[in-house]
Formats: sequence, C-alpha cells, structure tokens
Amino acid sequence: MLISQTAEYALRAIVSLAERHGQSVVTQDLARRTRIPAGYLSKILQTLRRAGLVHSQRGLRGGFVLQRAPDKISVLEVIDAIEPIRRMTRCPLDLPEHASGLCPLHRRLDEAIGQVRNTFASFSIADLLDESRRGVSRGLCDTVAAPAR
Amino acid sequence: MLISQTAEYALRAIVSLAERHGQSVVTQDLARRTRIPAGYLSKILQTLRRAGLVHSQRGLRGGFVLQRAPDKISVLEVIDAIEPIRRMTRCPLDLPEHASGLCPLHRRLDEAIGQVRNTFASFSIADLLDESRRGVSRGLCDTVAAPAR
DNA sequence: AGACAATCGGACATGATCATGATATTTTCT
DNA sequence: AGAAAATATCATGATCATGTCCGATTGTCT
Repeated sequence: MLISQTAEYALRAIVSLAERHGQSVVTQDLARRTRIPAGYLSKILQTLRRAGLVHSQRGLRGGFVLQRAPDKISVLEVIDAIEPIRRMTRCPLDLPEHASGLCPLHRRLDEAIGQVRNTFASFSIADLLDESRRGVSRGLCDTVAAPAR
Repeated sequence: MLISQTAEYALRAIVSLAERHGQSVVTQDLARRTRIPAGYLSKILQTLRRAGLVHSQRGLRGGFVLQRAPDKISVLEVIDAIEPIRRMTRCPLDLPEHASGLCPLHRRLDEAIGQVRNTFASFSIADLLDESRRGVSRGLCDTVAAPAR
C-alpha cells in the first residue's frame, strides 16, 4: 500500500491534531476520531514525540499538541518519523565490483523512491486541511464521530 | 522501501531471466546470480508462474523461461504479481457519510500511489537491459558471480 | 499539603504476515 | 531405471499490528 499501516495511522493522527491545532488532545479522543486502536495509537504518538513532531503533556488536562504549525510539517516528515523511505545508496546485491553506481534495476527503483519522497515533501499537513475549509469534505473524511464522551 | 523485499527479489529474478531470454534457467543458477536464498526464490517463481509471467519445465533440462519478451513485461506487472500496489478506492476509516469521494489525506495518498504505478508501468524489463548493452553496467550490477556450478 | 483522578509512558504478550530453511513428492529427460 | 528438476509441505525467527497493565506525572479539589 506504498506506506505502512502505521505510517498511515500517524498521518491520520497528525491531521486530526492539526484540525484542532493549539488545543491539547487526549489519546482516547484521537483514537475515536481517527478510528485507530487506542493502545496502538499510543505507541505511534510516542514515536512522533521522539521525532519532535508532537509535544506531550501528562496528567490532568494533558494530551498532545503539534510542535509546529500544520503548514510547517510536511507529509514526508511524518512518514519518515515512522518508517523512513530510504533512498538506495548501494545495490542490494552488494558485489565489490560496483561500489560506485547502481545497476539499471536499482537505479530505477531509487528514482521511483526519490519521486515519491519529493511528492510527499511537496505538501504539508496544512494542505490537507485547506481543502476541507473550501467545502467538499473535511480533513479526515468528515469524521466527527461521537463528540468526546 | 517502497516495494517489499519479495517484490524486489521478483524483479531481480525476472531481469536475470531476461538477460538470458530463450534459455531455460534453473532455480539454483538464478539464486546464485541474483543472490536470492534459493528456497525462497523457488516460492517467488511459483507466484510468477501462476501470474503467467514465467513458464516452468520440470525434470532434466527443465527450469524457467519468460512467457513474454522482456519488452512486453512492465516492471509494474512483476510487482503486482507479488504484492499488488492497490489504489485507494475508499477511505480506510469507512464511515457511511463519504461512500463517494476520499478525504484530502487519502486522496493525496491515492494520487501518490497512482503516480508510482504510472512510473512502474512506463518502463519494461527490456528497458533495464538496454542500458546494460550500452556499456556502463549490466542489468544486474555486473553480476556474473561464479558461472553455473 | 495531601488525596484523587486523569494522562502519558513503558513493559510484556499475542496473532498475523514476511522472509527463510529443510524436506519430501512429483514430473520429465536421457 | 535413474537423475535432475520443479512443486508442495512443514517449520522457524523476525517484524508488524494489536491488546493489557501498571507505573510515573501532574492538574484540581478539598
């Protein structure tokens, strides 16, 4: 599916946080809106925190907030925080002969990787939200799903 | 890594078969040249056979051959035979409200998927070989690795 | 200040899928 | 018949997606 389930979850979570940027959002609430299993989402949020994308606050009135404004976070950053889409620096069949340069096959694959990296780097979380404000649909599939509690 | 290990193996195998198109190549030989664990390669070849990309022949003088000419097989076909990169037809958070149309996030992801599908569909196995004949490097990283046996 | 409750943060456990190995079984050429 | 192959089956360790628990913080209320 191009990106892993986990990376897709991470994007959902970040988008949902961006929709309420500034407010502190609790894991349970996020889980409900994004339809991500709460226990798993918790782990994903930890990863995003370590990557410096979100800030967490414990205790009462705690929760998560984005570290940066939605227009300062690219989709690529979120994906890379979870499962880096690495470029191919060297050929998987590592033969001594070609330490320089990849073979045609892997050169093509690397180009494709570079292409999707560029695509994902080219738009931000905010881009995913702006559209929503222009009518049609909300950031996360019109997900309003049972207001918190 | 964009495509799975298995899909990458499948590409290596197909490229290696293409390099000797017409000849019947044995699994062990393929495994040596492509550096793919023989037991696993065997399973991949089964999948490729069921997908109609290669033809197999049992018994003495048996082995595998491409079903079609290298220029008639796209990289995408090989990948799809192993692990289909599906378009997103519907939003993963399947809420009734939006049976039509994806939300911005998933629309973008779907576009990215479409993009890589197009990229991979746009060139053939032969394209990976032609370059090799023009000097520089061979189809599979100059892999000549210990001639059969 | 102290108790309490809401939250995150980590540790451990599990089923599924992936990548792989080992082995037996069938087919087919010579 | 015998050997060389593919094909099929079973087993394993690693990683992924997930669940469960408990411990560590921290705001709020007496």
